Amino acid sequence: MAESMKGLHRSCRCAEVTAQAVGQKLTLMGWVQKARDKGSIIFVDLRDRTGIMQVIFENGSVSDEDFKKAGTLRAEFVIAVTGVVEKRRGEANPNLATGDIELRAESMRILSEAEVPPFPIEENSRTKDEIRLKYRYLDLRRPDLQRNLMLKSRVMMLTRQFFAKEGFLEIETPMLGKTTPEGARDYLVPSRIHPGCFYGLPQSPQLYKQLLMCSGFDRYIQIARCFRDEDLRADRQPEFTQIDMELSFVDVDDVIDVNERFLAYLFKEVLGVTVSLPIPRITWQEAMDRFGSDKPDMRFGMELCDVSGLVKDCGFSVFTGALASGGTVRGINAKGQGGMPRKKIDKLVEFAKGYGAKGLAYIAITAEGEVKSSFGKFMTEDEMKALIAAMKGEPGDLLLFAADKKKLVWDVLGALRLEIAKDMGILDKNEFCFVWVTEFPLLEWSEEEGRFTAMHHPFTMLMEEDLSLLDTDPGAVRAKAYDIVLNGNEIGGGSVRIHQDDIQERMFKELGFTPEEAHKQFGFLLDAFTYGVPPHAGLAYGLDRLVMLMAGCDSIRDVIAFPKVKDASCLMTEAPTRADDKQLAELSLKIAEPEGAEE
RNA sequence: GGCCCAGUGGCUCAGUUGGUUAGAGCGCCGCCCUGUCACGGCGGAAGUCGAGAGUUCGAGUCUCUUCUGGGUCGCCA
Repeated sequence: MAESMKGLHRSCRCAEVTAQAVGQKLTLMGWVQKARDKGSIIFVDLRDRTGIMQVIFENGSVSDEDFKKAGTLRAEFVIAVTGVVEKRRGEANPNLATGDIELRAESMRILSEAEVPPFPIEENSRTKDEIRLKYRYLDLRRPDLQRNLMLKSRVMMLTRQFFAKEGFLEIETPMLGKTTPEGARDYLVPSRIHPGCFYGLPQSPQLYKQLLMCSGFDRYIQIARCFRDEDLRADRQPEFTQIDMELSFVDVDDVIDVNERFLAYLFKEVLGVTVSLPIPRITWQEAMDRFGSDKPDMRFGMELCDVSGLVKDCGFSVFTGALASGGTVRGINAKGQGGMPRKKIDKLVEFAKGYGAKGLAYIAITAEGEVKSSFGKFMTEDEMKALIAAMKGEPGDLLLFAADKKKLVWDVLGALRLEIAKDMGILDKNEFCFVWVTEFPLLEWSEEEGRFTAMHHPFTMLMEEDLSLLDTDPGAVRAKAYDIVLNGNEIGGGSVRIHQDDIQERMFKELGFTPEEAHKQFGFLLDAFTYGVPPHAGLAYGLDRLVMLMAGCDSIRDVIAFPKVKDASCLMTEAPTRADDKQLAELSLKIAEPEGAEE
């Protein structure tokens, strides 16, 4: 039977009580973590978001009626206890922050009884995600998730604090906006008042924040919710949060400067970790050449090595064939993995094939210096020696080679490098390795669309010195775009924007937009720019991803209170659901049943 | 859309080459216990082996289909 809390006032949270409070009368409220009934003495672990406080019920200090009630307590009951803080008479519990004190109950009310939970409410739960997410409100009671969300809250608070001090204004932008065909798929919201018309939920506040620069707000920040209707991943949810910012009268270095200081501040305040400044910068080209990735994990080496020149005349047709068709041959040296069993190497080959490689060539050097290779018979001994030397191969090393088009070789070896590092267990979550990746290509050739698309977005400024390349070699034009990368994760990215209309026109032309199309889609922005626009640049962090890394989690779901599962549905609310006929009629919508659907 | 992994009492798992009545730990229920805190003791309940079909004398185990969850490629300006 649930009792009222009338007349009671919670004194503080459970683990906020310290030894200083010994002798004080307090009222604590929370959930029963565990009740240990010893017959004439009952110990109850009382839990809230700060932790646990032991409450002791003993004949004499509590009424017979309340003692009897204490005997009925079960896990997750919500209770209020009034009593006196005491030094523990028995052993202290070193596992609890409050382990040397306890609350001697004088009275107790059961505020809410509870069913037995479907899974244990405890740290490091190994319960399947499926069950955890169905009962997310219970999952969120677990200390690790509570810590994650408290950490996220603190990150958001410090972010606002830091940027406010730097002169940024927080300004909200609309959720109901204009749908844009470029980029990710939009979530659409039907308009009731305009039958057949739809709003698009923002993929990011990009255009609005540029308009705010136009309006003179010179430094803007927003902790903004964003939506992308694309497939999910461990670090991708359809609905996520950005720390979004834009600055006027700045160039690349200005954006990088304030953000480096922000990251250093954040990591110091939240984790006590010192980020040494400046954060290293490498160009996109260098990142790809050395790490095969535009978000390199710099916690370890195993860098890519171009051996094209060495093998161009060798007898191994896989290598020479790739080179003949304009490709490249590159390798990585997995130090100390030369003893890897054949089966495991085969798995790596399969792994590489998952990235489109036709195969993977290897040289394994045993600890004794014996060379085993998948292609040894196609090469002379001297050629092998030269190849091993170029790869700095030593006894005990495993050399892996991919031969194909450049992009594919980067992808394969970049992924392989990470996979092997994971397998070797050399990735330390408590090491935080930041790097700026700069000078991204402006354009990317899309096979699917048969045209260039913007790698970042159509408003990204190019590097002035590459302007002339736009006519001769558009793919080689570099952008004033930058990503901030942490331990192999892109945690943020941004660019300097185009503010000159002639360059913007040129850009649209390159992207295959007619002036009419450009105006139809982005007319409001282009118009705005005709009334005096400051040079501006910005950046946006993926807040959830950043917090995930700070919390040491492997999934973004662990830092989002109510996440979606792989197919973008919610196991708890069962969203999305079908709209009823009345709603559809109001919106002038009709559903075309998908093929094979049953009514 | 493709590929990979998992699904066995409430939870986490074991289950051999296809072979009797499917087990364990935790949890749960009842009784006992005045210093427990991974409390302890005694007793007890709890299973459509995700679902469907097939092979077989016989399927948790083999085959196919399907559902659910996870990872990943494509996709994510």
